[in-house]
Amino acid sequence: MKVVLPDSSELELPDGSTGLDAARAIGPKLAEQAVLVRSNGSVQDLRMPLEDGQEIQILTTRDAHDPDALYVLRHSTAHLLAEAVRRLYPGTKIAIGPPIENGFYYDFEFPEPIGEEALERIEAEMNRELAEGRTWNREEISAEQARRLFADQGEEYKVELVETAEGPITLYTQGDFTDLCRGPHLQDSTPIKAVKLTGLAGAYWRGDEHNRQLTRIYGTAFYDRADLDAYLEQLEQARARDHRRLGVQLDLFHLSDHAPGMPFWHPKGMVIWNALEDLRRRENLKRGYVEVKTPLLYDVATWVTSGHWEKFKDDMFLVPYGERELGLKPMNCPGHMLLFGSGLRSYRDLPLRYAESSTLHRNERAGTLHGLLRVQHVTQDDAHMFVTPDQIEEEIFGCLDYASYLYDLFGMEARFELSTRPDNKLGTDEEWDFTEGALRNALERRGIDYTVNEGDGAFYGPKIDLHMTDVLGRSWQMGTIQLDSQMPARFGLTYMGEDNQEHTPYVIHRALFGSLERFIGILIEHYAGAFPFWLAPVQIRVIPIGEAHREAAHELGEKLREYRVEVDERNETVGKRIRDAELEKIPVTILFGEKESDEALAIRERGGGQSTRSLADLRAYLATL
RNA sequence: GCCGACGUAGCUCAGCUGGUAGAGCACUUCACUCGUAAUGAAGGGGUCCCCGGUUCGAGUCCGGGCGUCGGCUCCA
Repeated sequence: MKVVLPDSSELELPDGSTGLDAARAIGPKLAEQAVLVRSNGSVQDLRMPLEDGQEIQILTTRDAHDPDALYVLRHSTAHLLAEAVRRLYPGTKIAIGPPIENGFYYDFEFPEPIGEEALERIEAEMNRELAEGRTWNREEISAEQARRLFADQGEEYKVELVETAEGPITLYTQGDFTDLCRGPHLQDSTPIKAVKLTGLAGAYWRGDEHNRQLTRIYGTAFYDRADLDAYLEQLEQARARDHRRLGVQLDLFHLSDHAPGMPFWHPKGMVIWNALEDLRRRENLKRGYVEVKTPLLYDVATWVTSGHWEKFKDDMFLVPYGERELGLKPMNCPGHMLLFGSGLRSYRDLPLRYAESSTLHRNERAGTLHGLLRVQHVTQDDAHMFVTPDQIEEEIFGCLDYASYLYDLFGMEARFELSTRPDNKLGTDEEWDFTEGALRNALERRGIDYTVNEGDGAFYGPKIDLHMTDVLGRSWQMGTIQLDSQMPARFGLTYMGEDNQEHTPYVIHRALFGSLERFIGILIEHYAGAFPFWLAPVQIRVIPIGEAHREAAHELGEKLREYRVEVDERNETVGKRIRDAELEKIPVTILFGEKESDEALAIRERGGGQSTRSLADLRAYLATL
């Protein structure tokens, strides 16, 4: 047989040869360093036979930064972790241990709970295994053999995996530790040069909170110790631009025990907030939305009608009201439904686009809050479009284009996800076929790349979500566009059609920033606090060189009043005041001393760029920022 | 809600095996009036998250609560 190498040359091999055989045929050094076979984008264990004509690439320890090469290294390291845990904590049951982005984890059921101090001990044991050296052996056995093997060991999770597995069962063994695993794995442990256990967490078996909670140990591994150091350094730098840290440093907002998950916005944070509000208002006006305001509190009957009571009652804030209680709104939909239903509507009124940037409250489960990215006081840039069936597509297009406009404005690239019918959906499958189809169609006709999240839709309809990633790599839902055929019917909404018959409108729920709080959180991280000129809380700082220049500096400030200008006349050295302006990430600093006049201003830009400009030139320049 | 950890001055953090608190930055005052990332000196500032317990004595140990952080789950 023959295989094709990356340079298109062909290699003759005996039938049934493996990737490792191919490596040996090329050279002993390659065979020694080989870690993985990559073939047409998928990876294959070195021990697996190749096929005639297969295109192969042999990855080695020199591909230390290749994602696939790292993947196999980390997968093997996860097995070392399991081996170490089983030795140190007899009676521990092992579940699953896959590589993930930036590392790996392994889930265990420990006989006794362990704390974080255990990680050091386990890591030491892994390093001992590495010093000793481990070699992986791969074997295929029948499902029945595998079931018996793991049942004998009391490994109930492995038994369950075998029982639900498809195809032949493969085992990988290193030392005295055998694991059920598809692979691929390293030949042996010598390429693993750096291991670090990074965290401990609870995680439900098979991701279902009704199942037993296991203990998950996270770790990472590299082909080179320097890569681990670089990774840790990178994490440190990411933390430096964490919105929670920058929010305090830049005096934008703070969070307090007095109101958990409900940010206090400081004057500088409000500048950004209001800039987003102005943007929203301006664009909504252009795009035919009308602004409305609906109540914050509603009787329970309203929430029962909307369907939220059944699903989210425990997550709502309730306020006593005589003998009854009122629910503080966690979303605007019912208010907009009631508003629509308050009068007679004709097809001529549609599409009707109600916009409201409103304060919402959600009593989130403990342990779910996260800085600005998950709050209890949420402000959505919400809108509901009431449409006829044949207006749906055009309206969805409008939302998608609007969203693209906004995200482009900030240079942010959101990922689109289509979420489909959940288990606890309202309505029939036929209705969902229609609404899901409409969203899918709109995405495809706009040529937007998207992924599908099966079962992740809202209970009343499917949705297109825009997702962004925070500095620590966590994905957050930002904007959302949802198509609803349920709630209008539940509220008995109708419009009079051309045919003089009553029809139920469809509703598109849409928030494009998503939540203002979250959007600003992501913005802070996106810009690392260095906001573009138009968003910067302080746009210009004037620094008088000496006492004698203070008055002139203030006069200059007055002349630039159309901008957010401050004069820093503190009794500090010029160097100190420049440093502070940099730390506050102010885009433009103007120094004013003996040499300066309106004809010649000393401009310093954030980051250090210097220039001399007249006041008129400066204005012209600022207009380009 | 669950697993693990943390909570000390405005911020970042130190405080060993229990003996009622410290640093840097920030702030205030004074001197200096300064040319592109930290001038010097002095001073003020703390219910050590809250409640309870153990103890002669608790920031430190134990229990409960609240909050925050890393995850899991959830997210209208």
